[in-house]
Amino acid sequence: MARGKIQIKRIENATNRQVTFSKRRNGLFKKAQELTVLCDAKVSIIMCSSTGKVQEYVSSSTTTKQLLDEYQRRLKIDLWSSQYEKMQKNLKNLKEVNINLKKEIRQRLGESLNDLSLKKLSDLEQDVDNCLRIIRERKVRREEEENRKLRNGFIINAKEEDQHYELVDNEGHYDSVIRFQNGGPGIFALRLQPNEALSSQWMSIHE
Amino acid sequence: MARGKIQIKRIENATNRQVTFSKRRNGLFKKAQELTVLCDAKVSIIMCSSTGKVQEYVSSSTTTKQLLDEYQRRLKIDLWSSQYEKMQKNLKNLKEVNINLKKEIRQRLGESLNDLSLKKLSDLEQDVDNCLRIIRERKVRREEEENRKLRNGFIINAKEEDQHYELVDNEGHYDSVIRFQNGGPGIFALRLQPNEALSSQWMSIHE
DNA sequence: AACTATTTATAAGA
DNA sequence: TTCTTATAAATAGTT
Repeated sequence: MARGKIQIKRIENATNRQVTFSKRRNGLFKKAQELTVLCDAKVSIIMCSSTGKVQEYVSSSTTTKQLLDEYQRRLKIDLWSSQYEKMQKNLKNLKEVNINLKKEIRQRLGESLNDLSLKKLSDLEQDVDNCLRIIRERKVRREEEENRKLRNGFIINAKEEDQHYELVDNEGHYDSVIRFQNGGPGIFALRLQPNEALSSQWMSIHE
Repeated sequence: MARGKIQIKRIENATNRQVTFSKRRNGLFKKAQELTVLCDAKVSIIMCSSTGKVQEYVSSSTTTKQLLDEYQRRLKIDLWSSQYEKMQKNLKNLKEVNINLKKEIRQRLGESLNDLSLKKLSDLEQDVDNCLRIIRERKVRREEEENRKLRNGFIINAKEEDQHYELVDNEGHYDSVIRFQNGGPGIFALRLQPNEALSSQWMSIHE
């Protein structure tokens, strides 16, 4: 526009391009500001330069978020519905996992046994019997330890004594019970096909 | 400007304001387009006029949504988090409940017993012992029933036989184990303080 | 919507 | 980056 007309096409020289970007960005923002004041309008400009930097302008009477909200409301569109749907799926998944976990617990408590076949009931009995033995062994071992310590005159906080305190080793991922979702009570899923985390726990008990 | 300089302040005459808006909006979009091409940039302009109309420009190489996504990614902000905060809280809650349910199951399986005190270990033993007895009784009863039916020459589908088939009576609400969240292994929460749903299940077993 | 006098934006150079 | 300045482009007021 000055000192010679230019073609509107990509400026190949990177330095020139950067300089022109800087100048024209300022020009654009100034025009936006004038439009805002003169015409009582609300304007949001967001730009990413080829170098990846982000710049924005927004009329002082509003915020980018407010204006984008209004934009979506007026056009009756929802730019973020896909993200929302992903979250909802996740939520639904977790709820299902939750239901199945509760069901498993109830069955282990001796409740909700009506919809188990005789075979499954029998398996459950054996499994719980096994667990009882493991817990009993562990209790006996713990009692022996406690007695030994008392004899030795030591009193040690039970928590400090045990280096395995961190037992929750994942952040709530539900892979370990994902197989529940394919139906069926699936009572022994955790036991019969322990995942890595569980099997390492399991091994440590029998070491 | 031309034919006289103007002050940058709101144009009071509505017609003039509308005309100026129209002209300058075109000018702004043209400038944005030139910037896009000359500097290989991506630009999004969204504006609401005082009359409530929405207008937008976006560089042809992208879409408004794409550019807004990039904008948020680069600035590490999330303009819509407040909308989704409730969902995210819900999600976080469910994950916690999930972790606690899994923990309870593991302990009932005889795993992750290290952070239980001797007292709790002892309680767990008794509880599982109880459950085992309940399950065993139920199994025996079921076996007797099956035998009786066989003697009577009936073969009845186990599922049709039982009207209590619907055992999952809530949609994954987590009230029933909410007490886990106040810390502690809380192993016997479901047993010692059964909620309405659970206690009705419980009663039906002893009826 | 078209015109045009003038202001404003800016390309190239320093 | 900033300043300078010749020139292109935008546009205010008019028709």
